[in-house]
Amino acid sequence: MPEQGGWSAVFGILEEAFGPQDWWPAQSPFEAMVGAILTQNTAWRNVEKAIANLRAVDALSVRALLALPEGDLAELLRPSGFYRIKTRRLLALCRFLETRGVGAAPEQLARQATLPALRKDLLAVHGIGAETADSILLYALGLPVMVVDAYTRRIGGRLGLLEDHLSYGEVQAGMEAELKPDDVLTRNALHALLVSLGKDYCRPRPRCGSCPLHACCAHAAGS
DNA sequence: TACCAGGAGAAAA
DNA sequence: TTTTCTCATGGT
Repeated sequence: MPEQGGWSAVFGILEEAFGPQDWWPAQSPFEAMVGAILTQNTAWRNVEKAIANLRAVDALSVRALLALPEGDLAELLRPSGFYRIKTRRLLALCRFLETRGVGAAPEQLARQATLPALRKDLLAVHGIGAETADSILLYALGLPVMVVDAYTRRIGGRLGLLEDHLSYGEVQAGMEAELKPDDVLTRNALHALLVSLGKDYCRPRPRCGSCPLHACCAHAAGS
């Protein structure tokens, strides 16, 4: 795998293997924000259960969540794990959106400031770190930010594109350098494709045999 | 039974 | 400043 253009090559191979992607598994921008918090160190299938619980009580809105007793909200979030922590983090996000005057239409947040300013504001919210902030910016607000997650690191490491010690910002900058500045769709699709690969093949116990990247993967070559 | 999952914040060193 | 610990359910 060449150093220059490595992620571009990966994108091409994965898109051919998995087809075009345009996703975050959510029915609204606010649901995408909720999912970004609930999926912290958690498998998505467990997040889906918690979101289904919220939907069942019609609580997928800022005001509905803020109106719920904290204990009730925690019980609804229980299937996603870390539920007491995530309750506090979700409420912190809701209070932030209310403070910004976009509680009724969280997607309007994107119109309030530049992308760097929005990112800084999100990072100041309790429970929102770099990955969660970038997931919200890309998937809920449709802004051009590359999300770096555990899948990205694992796949990049096995392909020889990433070294272990790189910080979140360093990994992100390296990927951004290969992307057009305002290309939201490619950032969305690349991350979605990496998630697909990570779930199906590039796992902690990898299934290299039929992996689309088998031919150019250093890990597969050494196994 | 043990490991792992789309992190982040707090505490300890 | 950096490293380690804690949070927790559910699937493989």
